[in-house]
Amino acid sequence: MSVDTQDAGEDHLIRPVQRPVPLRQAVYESMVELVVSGGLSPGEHLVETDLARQLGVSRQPVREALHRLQAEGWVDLRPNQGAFVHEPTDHEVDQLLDVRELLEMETARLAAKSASAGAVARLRAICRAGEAAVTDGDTDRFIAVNNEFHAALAEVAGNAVLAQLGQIVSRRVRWYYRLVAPRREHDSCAEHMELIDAIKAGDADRAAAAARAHTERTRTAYHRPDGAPMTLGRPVRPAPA
Amino acid sequence: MSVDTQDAGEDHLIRPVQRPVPLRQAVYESMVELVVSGGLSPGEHLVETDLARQLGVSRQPVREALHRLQAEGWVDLRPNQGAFVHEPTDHEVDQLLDVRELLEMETARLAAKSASAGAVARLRAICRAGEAAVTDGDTDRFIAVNNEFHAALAEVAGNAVLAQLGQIVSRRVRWYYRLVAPRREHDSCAEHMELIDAIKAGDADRAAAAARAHTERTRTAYHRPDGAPMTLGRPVRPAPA
DNA sequence: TGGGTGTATTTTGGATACAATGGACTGTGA
DNA sequence: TCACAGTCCATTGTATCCAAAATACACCCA
Repeated sequence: MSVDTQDAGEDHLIRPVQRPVPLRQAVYESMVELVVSGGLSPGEHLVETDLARQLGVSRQPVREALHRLQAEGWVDLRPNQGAFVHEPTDHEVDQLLDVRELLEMETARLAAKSASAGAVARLRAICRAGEAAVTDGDTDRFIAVNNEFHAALAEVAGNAVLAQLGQIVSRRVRWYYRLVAPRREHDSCAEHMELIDAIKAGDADRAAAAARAHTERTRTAYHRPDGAPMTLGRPVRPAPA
Repeated sequence: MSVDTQDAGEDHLIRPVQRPVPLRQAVYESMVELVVSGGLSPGEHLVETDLARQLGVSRQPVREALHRLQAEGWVDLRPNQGAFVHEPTDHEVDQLLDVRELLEMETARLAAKSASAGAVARLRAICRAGEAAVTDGDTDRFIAVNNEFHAALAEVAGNAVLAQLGQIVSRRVRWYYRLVAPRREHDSCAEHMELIDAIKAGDADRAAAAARAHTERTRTAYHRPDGAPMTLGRPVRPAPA
């Protein structure tokens, strides 16, 4: 690892030394992974010392990762009590879905206005990879590919701010959704294909409608037939430790 | 400058808070204040040690505050180089304005659908306070009231997620705007009043249009008459330290 | 003179140490 | 049995310490 520090002038022949990623970055990513994959339950108390030991690092990078997780809504930090995995309420999930709908409709519109043939092909390839993951029953892989799809879509849309907000919101939606709702990976892929078609046609309104339909079906799947939301069982009150 | 969390009797730049608040919170707030008020210039290197000394705390809370500032787009953290005040590009500001427009139109729509007479009165009172601040030429106070107005509006709209995203985006827009654009506080107040009228009438579309007009006029003010954006003088390349 | 090199200084990244807070527990008294 | 007080302990908040990385700069040699 301790590579030459002096002759960094020629970076053409030598593989560019991959910059050592700060520990907090690695910790952040593995913790998001943990939360999203269900390795941590809502309300769970995240003890810095334990996390540090499990990850083999000191408390410092763990704390910094926790702060970032809070900024993105994954955990709640209570003063002098530490971090708790965020407990979503049905009300909040509804709000998140509303915002996701707003952001994804706009993303779809922008993408439809500017997508090149190459971009459409790339989206389609990712979507197919998602279908393959569904066929294999590989949920984790599906989720990864799904994230990739939305990232690619955001890139096509060309608004980095929109992309960043969309990613944060969408990942949270998918997390909650995964906690309570029935699987609908297959439908999801079909809906994505519909969206791609609209983008290929350059039809912004149709693309937006497809994005809206996608979110609306998610919302429907999330609610019980009688209209009541499938609940995580938690009212709005603050949770006990 | 020194940061007090509760009752240190020195001269305060930030107002003392009642509950024991973690130092990083106080540090975070005073640093946002610093950036927004123009006390720190884009591209400026924020040396943790210096900040810690200036604020009268150790490096630890400073570092944690910096991470939060990064999450909200105020600073950029480069590995092994530390924090730099974010340098907005014209392109980025345009994207931010697009997103702000999207979020505020939706906020306005929701507010129009659900606003009570009391809420309208409250909004109007805040707006009048803003006009008073303009009359007094008190820009800082105007900014504070403006933030208050948008917070109240978001509360009326009733979507906390939308409110949070909107606040982050809007504050950054206002910061950039303040860096380069001519003052238009007075127009801003008039536009807010227009929005309030639409909300009072319960007319969602008209409210959304008012919100859009508000953002569009901001964008216009931000661009030079010949159509070119007023630039901060920085192209898109990464800035030198 | 100029390009490259070695060294010193600055600054960050991470680890450890210490202080302070809050919850849990236990024991006592009615 | 229950309420309450006092104590203890787990855990967080803050400070300090050390090592690695980056920059700055003087130096050397062609």
